[in-house]
Order: sequence, then C-alpha cells, then structure tokens
Amino acid sequence: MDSINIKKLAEALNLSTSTISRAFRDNSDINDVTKARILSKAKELNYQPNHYASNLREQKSKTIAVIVPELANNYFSQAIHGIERVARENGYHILIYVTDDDYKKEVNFIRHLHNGRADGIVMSVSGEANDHNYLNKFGAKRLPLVFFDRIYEDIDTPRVITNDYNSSFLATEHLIEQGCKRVAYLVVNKSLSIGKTRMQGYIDALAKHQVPFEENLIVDCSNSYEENSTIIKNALTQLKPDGIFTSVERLAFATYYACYDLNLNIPKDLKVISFSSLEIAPLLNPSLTTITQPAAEIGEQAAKLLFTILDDHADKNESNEVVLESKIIKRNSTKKD
Amino acid sequence: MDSINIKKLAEALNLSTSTISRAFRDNSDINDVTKARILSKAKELNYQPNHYASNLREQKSKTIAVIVPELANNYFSQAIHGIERVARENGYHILIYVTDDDYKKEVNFIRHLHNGRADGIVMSVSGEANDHNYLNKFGAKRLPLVFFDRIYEDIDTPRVITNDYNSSFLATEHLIEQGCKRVAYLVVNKSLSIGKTRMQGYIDALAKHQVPFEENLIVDCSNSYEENSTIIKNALTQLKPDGIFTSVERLAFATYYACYDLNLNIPKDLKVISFSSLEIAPLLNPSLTTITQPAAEIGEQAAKLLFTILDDHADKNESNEVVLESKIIKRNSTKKD
DNA sequence: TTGTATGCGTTATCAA
DNA sequence: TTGATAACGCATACAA
Repeated sequence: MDSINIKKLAEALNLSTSTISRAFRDNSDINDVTKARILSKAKELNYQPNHYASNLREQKSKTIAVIVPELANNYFSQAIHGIERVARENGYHILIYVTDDDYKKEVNFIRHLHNGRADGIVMSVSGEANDHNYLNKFGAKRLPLVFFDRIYEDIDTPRVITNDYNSSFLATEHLIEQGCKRVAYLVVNKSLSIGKTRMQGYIDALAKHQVPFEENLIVDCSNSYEENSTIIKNALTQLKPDGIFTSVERLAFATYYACYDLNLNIPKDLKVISFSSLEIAPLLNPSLTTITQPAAEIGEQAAKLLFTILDDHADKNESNEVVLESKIIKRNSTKKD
Repeated sequence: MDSINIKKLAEALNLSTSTISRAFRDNSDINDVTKARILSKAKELNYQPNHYASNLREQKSKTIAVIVPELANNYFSQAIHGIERVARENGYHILIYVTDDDYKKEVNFIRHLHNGRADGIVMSVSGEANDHNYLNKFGAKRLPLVFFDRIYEDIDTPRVITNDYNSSFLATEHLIEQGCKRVAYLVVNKSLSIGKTRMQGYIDALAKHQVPFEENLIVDCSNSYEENSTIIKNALTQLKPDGIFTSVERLAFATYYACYDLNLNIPKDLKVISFSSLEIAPLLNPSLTTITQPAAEIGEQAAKLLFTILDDHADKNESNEVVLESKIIKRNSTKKD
C-alpha cells in the first residue's frame, strides 16, 4: 500500500515529522509560512494524521459511545440526533450501540468500551436490568458515563431526566378529569426506575381523586409485538378499563391496534394517553394525547454534561442531575364525548 | 493513572507480552493452560487489549461508518438498525454521521474518515449533491463504500437499492385507477437520482394511461418544515390536484397537515400515496397507502455487501448491485369513494 | 510453546 | 522556529 503518512509528507517537504505534526496541532509554535506550506501539501497528497496513532499517543479517542435500548423509536432517534449535533460541535464522533433491551448486550457493550475505544458513554439503560452493579466493578477506571431518561438510580453518575413523576401524575389526572373511572397503566418493566416513577405518579393521582387502586390494572407488557397484542386485548376485554396510560409509545400503538380489532372506539369507549415524542401524533386516528419529552434537548444536555466531565477531568462521580420538563399535549384520544 | 496494559499483565503472570498477546488472538499457538490462566487473570484485572494500539498495529479499525441524511425518519432508523445488527455479528462497531442533507457535511465526513478511523462506509447520500466527483479524488485509496437507497449514479461502487422506478409507476397507476385525474408528484430534489427515478415512473405511468403530463404538477419541496407547508398549501389550492404521490414520507405528513388546515378530505378530495417505512401507517387518519421499502433488510444487505469487500480485499470497485422489492400497501388514503 | 526485538504513525520532550 | 528521539500499547517475525 502506498498510503501517505507523516514521514512521507515530511520527506516530500524536506521537513521533520515533528514540524509536520505541529502544523496539525493548534498549540505548538510554528512558522506560519511553513504551516501553510505543510497544510497545502497535505491537502494535495490527501494526508490526514492517522487517528489511531494520534489517539494511542494521546490516550484519548475523541469518540463517545451512545447506548440505547431501541432505535425505531422517535424518542431515541431524536435524542441521538441531539447527541450527534453536540458531539460534532466538540469535534467528537459517536458510536452507536443498540441493546434491544437485552441486559447482557448492555453489559457486553460497556465492558468492551473500556478498551480505549471511547472516552465516555451516554446511555439509556436496558429494560431488563436486574443486577447493574457491574458498573461499579470498574471502580475508578470506569469511563465517564451520563445517563439519560432511563437510569439506574443506585449508580452515582450524572443524568438527564424529565419530570416523570409529575407528568405521570398529571396524565392520570387528565384521564380522570375526562371522566375515566378505571384507568389502566401499561408498562414494560415496572421494576425499572422509569416504569416505577411513572407508576407512582399514576398511583398518587388515583389516590388524590379517590379512585380506588387496583393492582391488576397495572399491565406488565413485554418487548414482543405479538405478546403485547395478546396481553392488551386480554386486558381490554377482561379488565374493561375506560382509560389507558402508557409508559412508552409503542404500547399506545399496540393499544390502537387492539381497539381497531376489538371494535372499541377511542376516545368514546377508551381514552388513551402516552409518553411519546412522535412528531405525527396529531395525524393518528384519533390524534394521540401525548406526554412529549424534549427528546433532542435531552440528548444535547446529556452530551454537554459528558463534555463538561471530559474537559474538567473533575467531578466524575458527582451526581449532577439535569431535569427537563415534559409537556402534556391534549388531543382527541382523551376527548370527552 | 494506574491503568492496566499488556506489560503489567505480563509481569503479574510472569510471562512475556507476546504470550499475553497470543492469548487474545485466535490463531497463534499457545498452551491451553497458559491461555486460560491469562484470560482469567485478565478478567480479574479488567484487562482488554487497547483498541487503538491493536488497530495501529494491524492497520484496521473493525469499525464502519454509516452516513445518512436524517435520523428522525423511520426508514433510516430501521436501516441503521439492520446495519448495526450485521456489523455486530461481524465484530464491527458503527459510527453514525448525519448530514442533515447538507452536502458540505457529507464531503467533510467522508474526507475525515480516510484517516484510518473506519475500514469502510455505508452511505445514503445527501439531497444536495451537485458535484460528487469528490469521491473519485481518493483514487485507489478510497475506502470501500456501499451506497444504499440514495445513490450517485456516476460513482462506481456497490449499492443496495429498491425497484424505485417500478414502484413509482405502480403507485401512480394506483392513483389513476382510483379515479385521480390530476396527480401531483412531491419531491425534495428532483435532480437527485432517487427523485429522478421515481419521477420517471410517475411520468411513464401517466403516459400509459393517457393522462396529460403537466410540468407544474411536479412540486419541488425543501428541507424546511415551514417552507414545505407553504409550498404544499399553495400547490393544493392553485393546482387543485386530486392525487398526490410523495417521494419521501415527511412530504406525506406535510400533505396531511395541509389538508387538515385547508379542510380537504383525504381520500375524498385528495388521494395520497407515499414512499414510507412507517410502521404505524395503518394508524393514521386516514390510514396511509404506502410504498414500503424493506428498510432493515436494505441495511443488512448493504452491510453484508461491505463485509464481502472487506473480507476479500477484492472487487472493491465492482459495481455490484442488489435490488430489493418494495411493496405497495393499499390503505384508506387512496380509497375510492 | 514461549520470549526477544522491532515497528505501526504519531506527539511530547528536549536540544539545537 | 525546527529537528532528533523516545514512547504510547500491541502484534508479529524470528529466535530459543
């Protein structure tokens, strides 16, 4: 391979490699004319400092890893886009890892990332987490880590979240105000922090309005499309709820499909509200009332938080918490007759 | 920093670094017992071969770059997911770059990737491409590149596409069969290959059915949400089409919003069909007739194509073309009264 | 089967 | 302002 490197460029210009190197770093002293000459020749020969050599030398990768549970979800696409934008501005690249809500994959990704490939991690955790103490095993050598949205409460690391409890409370209250007497809560993993927090908001709102809480109105769903279809149809026919509050958007979609199949009318027979960042929620039939999280902003904030840690080399474990506001947008799926 | 490396691990085990190294490569000769001892100790000390050192040494990164125009699009999310899956199976990691349909960003990304950071590129090109000859400037040193969906026809590199011409022909024909007399074609950049191919299908279908072709029924839209809203509303009121065929899903959404605003009924006043991989197309109001591309599969095929090139070190420039089938799924947005 | 020595391409230190 | 040199962590050719 006749590939270009710093040495060949140096020869071509009759300079030393150190001078070449300086032309590409901002700090070092170098004659402006020399620098211009080098950069011009570099462009001509298509030379760029080898990323791996630089990073081996500098012991950092200028790369952050983003770990998400799923990709075909408007919330995560938007969040990643936000992260990407901020990363780019800071001269960083992003690696993407999708866990498909598989805890083992998550552990695997994280472990492998500790080989220098990334300088830091932005993660929304998988839904299956039982023992996430694995994160503590790295001790002081753990990569800087920022959680967003789905977090492990017992891991002490910066995080960007939304006011989930409050939103859930208001969402449930909204259903009650619209006349619902039996509100079901659909959740994927109720033991996971985010499912738990949202559930608490639900429970407390019921209590406030003296609506009796029924354990079986909390419907634990799965990650499988088919299973959810069955679970939800059963719930609708057997529990006969008149309101549904979903913790993730795909459960709202599944509910819509179920209602179509069962010939139930939304919002007449059943009102639906869901966490969702779907931009076309107004186009659904009926338009979906959502708790909309500022997804892109959450991603941006998470990335920024990570960069403050990376820049400072400080406060790595300080439990810095950014809380953003979600908004309830009322549409036809919760309309009173 | 007390970070672990091959040398320390070697010392801890009273072995040489080469033996350690061998324990982590599959090929080399090494005593099974020694290997087990090393791997066990490595796990204990949380040692992993440094990615940058290995890759500097081996001159490859086990990383591929994925460049897409946008992320908040069901098609691309699904495609990326497919790419990610295949990459993972092959032990590769993926870097994500979003061009936001900005040609300059695309050029920039590609250029910077030629510093060893990635071994190959999977790309769907930006919508602004005027001069994409920049890709040829790399000559033999150009990274292996696979296009998917949005391609540059004059760049000779493997590609995964769908039967766009045919789908467009059928889509247009479908509208005509449903009774449309004035079918408009909404496109973002009609000079871009994909917009062009799809437009040709549209034109030929009109011809076949002796529907006169009107230049101004081809509506050139932009990347801005607001601009499109205006453009489409103007088109609807001034051109009075009774059928709309959209080349990308967000134009279909924009059309829906415009119809809501203008109090036009879909499908009574206007029938709509669109390229879209939206999984919840059945939930829209009205449910959207789509030309659905096998997005995840396209991603998978593109990644596989790239890996065959990477494995073989051969046929780098062979114009290998994989064509997958899109499917027209008829729903209510094109329903006859 | 294991160890020694060298170089991958770069940058930082030091000397000129 | 520039150049020589060592080191980053690892993998391989070769020797033992």
